[in-house]
Amino acid sequence: MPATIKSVADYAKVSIKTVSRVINNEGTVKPDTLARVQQAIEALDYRPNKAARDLASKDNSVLGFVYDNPNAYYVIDMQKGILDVCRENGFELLIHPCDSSSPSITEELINMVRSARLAGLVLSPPLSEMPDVLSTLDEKEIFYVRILSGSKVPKTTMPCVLVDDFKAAFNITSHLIDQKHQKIAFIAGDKQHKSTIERINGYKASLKQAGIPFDKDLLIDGTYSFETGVKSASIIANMQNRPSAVFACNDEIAAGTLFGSRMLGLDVPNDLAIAGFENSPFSRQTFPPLTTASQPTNEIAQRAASSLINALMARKKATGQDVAETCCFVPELVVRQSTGGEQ
Amino acid sequence: MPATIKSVADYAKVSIKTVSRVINNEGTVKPDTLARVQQAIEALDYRPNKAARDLASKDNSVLGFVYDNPNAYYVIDMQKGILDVCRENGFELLIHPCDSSSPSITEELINMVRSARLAGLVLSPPLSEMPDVLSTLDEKEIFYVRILSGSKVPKTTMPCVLVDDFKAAFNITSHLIDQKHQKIAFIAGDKQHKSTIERINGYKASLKQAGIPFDKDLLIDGTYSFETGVKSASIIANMQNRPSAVFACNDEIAAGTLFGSRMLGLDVPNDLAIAGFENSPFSRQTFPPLTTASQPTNEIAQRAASSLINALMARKKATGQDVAETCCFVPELVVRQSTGGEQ
DNA sequence: CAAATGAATGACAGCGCTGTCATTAAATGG
DNA sequence: CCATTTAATGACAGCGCTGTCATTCATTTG
Repeated sequence: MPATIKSVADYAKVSIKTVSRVINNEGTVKPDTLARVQQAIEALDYRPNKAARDLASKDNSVLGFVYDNPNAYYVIDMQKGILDVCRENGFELLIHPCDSSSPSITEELINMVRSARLAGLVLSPPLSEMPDVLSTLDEKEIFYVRILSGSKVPKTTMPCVLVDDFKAAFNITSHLIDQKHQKIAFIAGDKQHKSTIERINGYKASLKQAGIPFDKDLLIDGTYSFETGVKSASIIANMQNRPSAVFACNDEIAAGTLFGSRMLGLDVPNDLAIAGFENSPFSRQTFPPLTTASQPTNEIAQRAASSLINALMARKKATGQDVAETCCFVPELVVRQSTGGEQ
Repeated sequence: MPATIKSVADYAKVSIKTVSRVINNEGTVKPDTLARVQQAIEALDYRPNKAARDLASKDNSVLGFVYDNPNAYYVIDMQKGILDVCRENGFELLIHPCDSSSPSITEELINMVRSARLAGLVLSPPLSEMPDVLSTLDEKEIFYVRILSGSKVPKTTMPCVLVDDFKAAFNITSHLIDQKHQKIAFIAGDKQHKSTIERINGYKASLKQAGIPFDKDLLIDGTYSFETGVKSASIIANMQNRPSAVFACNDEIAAGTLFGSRMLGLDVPNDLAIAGFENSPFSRQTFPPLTTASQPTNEIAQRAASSLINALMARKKATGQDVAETCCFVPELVVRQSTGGEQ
């Protein structure tokens, strides 16, 4: 039978309230009492009962991580980052994979928050970019942090972590232009991801800066999938006056493009240079390895989780002040052989 | 303020105990009372407070999923499978990535179980194969289910889910032999994974059946990594009397071998046939796609979780009977072009 | 038709903690 | 040195449920 606060109190010859003060770091405990209690805790191997705590304090310290992303690496990294921050702060994490295209997704989230009495949600794209979801959460006064694509702070009371896909895409495109490419195709991912739009815009901006007119025939629609890459490769191969480079919206697509190019007998990077995005582990392992942009997923996740926890704390202290922290990460260019770099 | 059991009881004009009976499906409630209570629950949008429940019933329905695996796809699939079963049964899941080589891993697990008051653990390899960990858990009477490599039920009171790597490796090797390969190298993964040993044994058994003597020079040591594959490719390329096929212990290694072969100008499958294991998503996306063995990770996870929950239930009912369920999955051969199949 | 049986429901304590407020001990001031 | 403030501690209710046991009501039976 595990030790309870009462057994610790008896052992240390203090009241249970004092033990409670110690485990909650309330400060107002004399040093020697503190020491006695701590020793009792040690001796009895006492751990506070979370259920009892949550019940009494009425605030459940559990966060929810909601995702709808086929990229396992991304999810795992994300999860790990959030988890680390949660552990540090005595929070637990509930994982919730879901389908963002489901019509009842909002209801599903509300339901989850209520049922598990979550303190807050960590939302990753595309959920973090769905106005309906967000407004409902706001309405129900549910705390959340958003991880999303963008560079300037959206008007919101909730914290968010931005990833500047625009700038990173700009840099990748510029890299391609530096390599003397003039005709550069772009393969887009799902349009409901804001990252897709941002990346397209970064691509366009870079072309513009270099004085290369944007050619809409070089912009190929698709989804964030290997198959999109394979198909796009043959579209590109069949273009009269073929582009010499292609910027794929993510590594998955880029890998597909690479695969497709191989099938069609194109040499990468000589016949076609290929760049991806995301720096997935396999981007180093394709042949040739992919040029890409690297985002510190783990760090992003940590920032998101700690911003959320800060917001939660602030609310509790009723400081009233607006504490919607925001920060921005810019994915970094990683040059590899698929664009002729790092030979 | 969310509805409580009391408000539901008042609304339905019954005692809180009756509401409790309804939400716990205790059965002994008259149909019309039942209907009234259910309607009250509906009307008030009532959800039982988990903290209060756990506190009162003294059994926390939270499982822990412990893993130490670099394969993100595997982990995500696993997690999803376990999660689904947890949800169905009103359990929650705590995710715990860890480092199985840490000397304090056992302590870490015990600590986690105690702190979060977990009902049980789902252990994946290599933790599920570490005698020290298991015996300590047994000693502390902690419930767990193991997912591990093997074909026959180990002597244990806890349920387990077996994956027959031996047979699958046997089949892959036999496939290679069917393709007229006589000299087949094997690239091993980490030896502390039982799967490595099982796969080696399957490979040997198949050779033996075909009357091909085992040549220890063809067995290359390594880890479950892309780099091992790359290195092994050059070892193989430099062998006098080079093998015509290689069986890599998993897809990651196989992908590395493929990459390495490319670098060395070897044509796959003509100069060297390559087979992997695990059917990772990228195994379909290499060029050429990899022959491999596919295990239903999601299903394995579901079985594991439900076996654990069954064991937990059985204990609760104090049926005393031994309910250590066990089942076995055999990964299925998937033939692709890296071994000249499915041209 | 009264007594006995069983099904349905309720009263109430208590799970292990936290919050509120009361009490005591120590520190400060006139 | 006593009154007053401040710091440290404790007593106790109550969070929302479940478990135990008592009670009520509808049946069945001799």
